[in-house]
Amino acid sequence: MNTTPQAIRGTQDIFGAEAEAFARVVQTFERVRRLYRFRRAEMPVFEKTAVFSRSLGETTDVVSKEMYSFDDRGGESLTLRPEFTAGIARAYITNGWQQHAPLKLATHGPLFRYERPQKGRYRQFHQIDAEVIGAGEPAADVELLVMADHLLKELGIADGVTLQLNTLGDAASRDAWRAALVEYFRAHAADLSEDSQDRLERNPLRILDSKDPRDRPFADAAPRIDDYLSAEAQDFFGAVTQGLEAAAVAHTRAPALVRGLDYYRHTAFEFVTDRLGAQGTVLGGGRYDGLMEALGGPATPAVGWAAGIERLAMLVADAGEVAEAKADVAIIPLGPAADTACLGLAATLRRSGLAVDMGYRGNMKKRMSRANDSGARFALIVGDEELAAGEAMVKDLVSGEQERLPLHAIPARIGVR
RNA sequence: GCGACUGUAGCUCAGUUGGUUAGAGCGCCGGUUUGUGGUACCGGAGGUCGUGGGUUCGAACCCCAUCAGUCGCCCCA
Repeated sequence: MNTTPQAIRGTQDIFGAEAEAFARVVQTFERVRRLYRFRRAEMPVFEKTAVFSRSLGETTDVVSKEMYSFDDRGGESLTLRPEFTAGIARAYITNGWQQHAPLKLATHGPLFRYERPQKGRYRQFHQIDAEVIGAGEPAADVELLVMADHLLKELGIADGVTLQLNTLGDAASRDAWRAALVEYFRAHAADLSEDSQDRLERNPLRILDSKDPRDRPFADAAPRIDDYLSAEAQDFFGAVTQGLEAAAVAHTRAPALVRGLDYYRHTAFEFVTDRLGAQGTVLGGGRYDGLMEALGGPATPAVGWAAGIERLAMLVADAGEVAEAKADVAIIPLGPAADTACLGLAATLRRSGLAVDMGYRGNMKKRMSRANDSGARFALIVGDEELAAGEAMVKDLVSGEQERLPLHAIPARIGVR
């Protein structure tokens, strides 16, 4: 009869080395984002449901089934943000950020989706996110892609990750291609999987990345976007790939890489790893020139990407154990007088930049053992004798050697500059 | 929403065809060492076997339900 409430399904408690890997991802993102001069933004974690339902188009069961929505006390429907982009777009419009365009923004934090959890996929999860708003130039796409590539390399997880790149063309190209796909798949509908027959009506582009072996031959032989690209769309995509080559960012063409929503245009991309099972996408994004209008704002071109921190952290941890930092020094006071005096010693050493462990309780044996576990190179033992002499016993925990030193001589001994 | 697999100590797991006091390793606590860790040896605490029901003389083990986890499908903004 355990009465402790359980954690919500799909949420997680992160601690220790895992939390360090998580923090490493965020810190690295913050560092890299500054190199590319992306400005920091913070948005609320919940919005009126319309912010997301309008941006997602009401169509799919994404809106109906996969958002965390609830009514507040005034009866208004609110939703925990399932993505960053819609909230950023809302903020851009309602705060008049047009004046900053083109605006390069970066953010990170928790997101919520009402989904069945599986590997690297949670109901509360966390993403890093970068967007360029108000820029229709391919240079914006290139800058984002180069930054993403840079980030993965800085994290040390670029091995086994490939950048899959595609274009969806402009609105006219996209519509023509879509019509050709529907016509093609309709002709083979009888041979497609049940899921894909269903997709034919709801979301035909998705047949292209179906996992069902019955669909693969038809998906692989389906009409390619390339045959429907306008000259402008071709030029745009050409500028993106040339930019990537100039920046030495490797990429492969992925003609089946699509986005379901209509406001996506031109560039679509995913960085995919072969190490996370079915959830191989590690960072994904694209250009969404039609989104602002869907939210009732002025036509505003934009492009961005997001990446799951948990997935990146898993790869970071696998790549090379992000250990918790060791202490530099462990202080071991013996006796009430030393307890107090050592609080001062610890403060002094910490203010000089050393990581200091000092336990709250325990006999000497226990404290020595803790000192050892802390990874500290030195233990400072201060008993009544040392205290009276204004000294401490400095023990090197690696060699086992120890010597008594005046307190003022200790920083120099243990490597403080 | 669907499917498969899995729930035994803080952690990783064992537990023989259902049989009486449920085990190991690691960790934790204590001792050998009343001011000296990391090694070694000795000892100890810790589990209503996820939960509820059923079958049985008897259930960790078999059956049903339920909850949770893992992986996958659908979906993927």
